[in-house]
Amino acid sequence: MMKRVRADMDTIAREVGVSKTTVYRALHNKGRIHPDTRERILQAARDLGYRPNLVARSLRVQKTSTVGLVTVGLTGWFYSHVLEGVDGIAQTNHYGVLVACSNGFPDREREIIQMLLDKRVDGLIVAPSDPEENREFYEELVEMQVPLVLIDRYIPGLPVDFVATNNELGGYLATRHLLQMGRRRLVFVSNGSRERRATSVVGRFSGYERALRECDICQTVELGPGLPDILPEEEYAYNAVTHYLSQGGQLDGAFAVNDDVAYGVIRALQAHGLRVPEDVAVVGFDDQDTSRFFLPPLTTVAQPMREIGEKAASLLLERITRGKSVSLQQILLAPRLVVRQSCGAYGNGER
Amino acid sequence: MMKRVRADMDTIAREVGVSKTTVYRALHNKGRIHPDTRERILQAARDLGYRPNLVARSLRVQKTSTVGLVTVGLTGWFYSHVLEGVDGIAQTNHYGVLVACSNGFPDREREIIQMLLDKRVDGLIVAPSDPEENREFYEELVEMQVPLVLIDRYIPGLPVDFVATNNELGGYLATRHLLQMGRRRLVFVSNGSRERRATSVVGRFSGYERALRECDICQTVELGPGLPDILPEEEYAYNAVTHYLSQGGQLDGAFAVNDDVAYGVIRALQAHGLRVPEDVAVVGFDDQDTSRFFLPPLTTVAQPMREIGEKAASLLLERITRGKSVSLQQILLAPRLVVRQSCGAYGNGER
DNA sequence: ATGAAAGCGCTAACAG
DNA sequence: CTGTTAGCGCTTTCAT
Repeated sequence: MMKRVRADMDTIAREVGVSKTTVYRALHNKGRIHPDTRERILQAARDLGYRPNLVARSLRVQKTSTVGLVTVGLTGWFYSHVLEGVDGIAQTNHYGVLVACSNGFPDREREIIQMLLDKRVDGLIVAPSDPEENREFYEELVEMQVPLVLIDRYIPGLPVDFVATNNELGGYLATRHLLQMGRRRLVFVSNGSRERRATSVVGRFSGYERALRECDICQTVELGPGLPDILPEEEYAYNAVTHYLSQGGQLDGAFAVNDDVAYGVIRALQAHGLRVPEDVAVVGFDDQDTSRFFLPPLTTVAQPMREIGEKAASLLLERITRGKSVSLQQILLAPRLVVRQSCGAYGNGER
Repeated sequence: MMKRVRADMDTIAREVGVSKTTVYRALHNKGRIHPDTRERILQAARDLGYRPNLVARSLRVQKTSTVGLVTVGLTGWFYSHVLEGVDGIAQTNHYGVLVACSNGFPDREREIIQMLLDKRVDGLIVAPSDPEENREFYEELVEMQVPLVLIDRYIPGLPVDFVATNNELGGYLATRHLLQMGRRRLVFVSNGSRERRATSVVGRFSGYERALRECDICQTVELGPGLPDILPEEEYAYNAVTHYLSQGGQLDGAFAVNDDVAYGVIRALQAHGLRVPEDVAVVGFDDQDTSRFFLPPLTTVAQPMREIGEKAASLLLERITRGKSVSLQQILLAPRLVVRQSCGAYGNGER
């Protein structure tokens, strides 16, 4: 083992008896260089186990080939898939991905981003934990021209790249389907108050409202707000529905803001002796892996998660390399209604 | 906006009329420095919007305060939780986490690690895709004293830090429970052939065998091997069980290598008119979120995923700072049998 | 076709 | 208490 200590370009240069510049040229196959010297240098590099020091390079060229990804959490179905999408694009472009999660705390989010910026990431992909809390902070980032693309949730009015599912449309499709199945007393079941503010959730609710309006139903019912917030979403939803029923609340259909919430809704309904879908039809959002194995299999709205990650990453890289020359992009990808049995529709073939 | 271009220490020095070193001292509160100069410097730093350039610092101190995490995938229940654990520890220690996944390809895994090393991460946490394919590569890493901790799966015989669930024990607990419920014709349902080689899976199988041996049952049955491999695990398991049953195979209990596989097993069983747990008891592994809402609620083995991530990260940081002085650690965390209804046990209270 | 030299922004040893 | 100087390992301009 002679490569005890990592060799650098200088070592190679000395070894071969040329200058550092020549080594550089050989390694990068740039400029004119004698084939023989080139070969000798490459050979020496191999022998010495040379590996480029990317942080030195980064310092010199003022570019790290690294992007930052900050989300509100990583354990969920949605963000983990987004991450894989980002990772895929990053890898094929020889970028690294620095990941960190804010756990939904706006100040933590700022700290993380500051840290990533100090590490001189070339750009950022972030799912902001709150639409307002950090508004000034983000305004400053765009002001400073930091390449930035928001995903899933946005900061209203901020002129910044953004990619997400068309949540309004998703909410509309889900609700319209419920209406088409003849349901008329529909409720929207949301999640904890912090999450409730996210534009993704707000969008789903708007879609729900629009569908109802089309049927001349003006009264909307939302279950969730006001309840203690600290529980897992499933539990929270269970409580919200249980509470509603115990107050004598009526319903024949429910649109849950996501699949976890839908599970809780169904469980609460069943605990009260209501059958799904016979008595109450339920639609979720996300199409988590297990939703199709649920009993009843859950009708839900699928998001192109991986694609969101990929699009966000591609867009960011474009922004990094081409700067302001590429125009502002706010991309909404189409959701897809996946009809199963929890909504009372049978046998359309999709499992 | 006067901070068009990021100010560096030199700028501050010139601004205040001191040397760069003094600026350094003020910023880091090191050495003796006049309170007034200190204040003036700090003020200037604030005014100029100074932010340290961590890549310059990294180059100088030969330390990036960044670790690499490479897994076989990020979308699964297990790894996403591990990642959150790693992220947590990293954040509190002001480390960054560069994440990348190999998607189970050994050569991709090597490339990723090489890239991370070139970026000069201070250490690596990796879930190796295969126990043998990259053996030499990993041997070289330990030889070169790269701080490294393996998680979930290991390379047999490699003297390297490691943290995982005690999978053998998990398999044993699951199987013993099945036996205690009076089942005697047990099968082990594994997953695709690539995954099947992983030491985590091998461990679970050993545990299954040990429990059977204790009951003087020597014949073990494994479902899965030989089938086409490209499907999602749930589907794969469905096929494996269906195939077995169609051949006249008998069983009254099944230990599935993970929860997704268990879902497939149950679905296949039910499709053949067998009831779970009355006719066949089923135990899974992982305790995914949705397993408790399954019908029947799935008995399974829970892993301390987040803790694995945290332990791995702590261990790595220790290794990074203290080097060889801390002795080799191979940590196996205890799994926990979560008894629900798919195994035929009722009402022990755990949901 | 090759080399010398400067410098990215920071830290740290050594002087004063 | 403060300043000078020398790099970390690479890229790049300008000479030769």
